[in-house]
Amino acid sequence: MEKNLKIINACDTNCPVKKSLSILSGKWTMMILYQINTRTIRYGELKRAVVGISEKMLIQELNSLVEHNLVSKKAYPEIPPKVEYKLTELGLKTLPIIDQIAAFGLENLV
Amino acid sequence: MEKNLKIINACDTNCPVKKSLSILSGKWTMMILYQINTRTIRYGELKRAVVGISEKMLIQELNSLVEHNLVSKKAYPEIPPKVEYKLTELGLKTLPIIDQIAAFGLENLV
DNA sequence: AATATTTCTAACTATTTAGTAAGCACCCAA
DNA sequence: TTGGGTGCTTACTAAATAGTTAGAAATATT
Repeated sequence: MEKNLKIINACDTNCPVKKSLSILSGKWTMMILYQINTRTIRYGELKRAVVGISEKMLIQELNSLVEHNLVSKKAYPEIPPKVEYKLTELGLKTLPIIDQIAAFGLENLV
Repeated sequence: MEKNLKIINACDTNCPVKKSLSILSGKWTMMILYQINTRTIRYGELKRAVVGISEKMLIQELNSLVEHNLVSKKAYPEIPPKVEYKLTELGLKTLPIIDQIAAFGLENLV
């Protein structure tokens, strides 16, 4: 499966790493994906889970993730508002990345 | 191995994802690791491989990676200078992350 | 004597990204 | 009538990140 990633080409505009990072980079993006993970989660819960993020950033990131089709959003017409987020099929495919990043942090960083 | 990463805690200062990203985030960092990969590579080669990066950024990133012990540097006392970089043992442990990111890009992004 | 080579530094500027603070909408409960 | 809970927006400011330009150092080659 991950056999011949050793055949390396220069990182130009078609570099798969560059393309992935164009969507996944940013201070909060991967932490949000990590927190959503396999669950369905409300905006408020997520805000509490991602400690330190501002509402502006969280909304901004979520909008961007929805735009990129990594996250889906379901708003219930209730008062007070209730909005749920979860990973799309594509979003779920980022979890192996996140898992590796988490594992690296756990095993190697203080 | 990656069994119970489902037990999720809030992302505070001890979040492994956050800790990893503090080292690995940035526009060029992972692309540089991807390019170095398992080889020993000179500064100039690397510069050609990471298309679009400026010398300042490349040096800055390499210094930071050396500081974080992901990359080792060997300078030969020659003129013109010759400097080789390669991943350390710790740096090699980031390759599974990079591989996942590359795979995601290849399989899912245009 | 002038020029090219290779790695790296420094000063300065521009751009991108993130943080702060205030407020809106809606309905319910006190 | 006031205030609370929830999700979100806007305007403004600050900080982090990246780009540009110029140049140094020592030798080989022209």
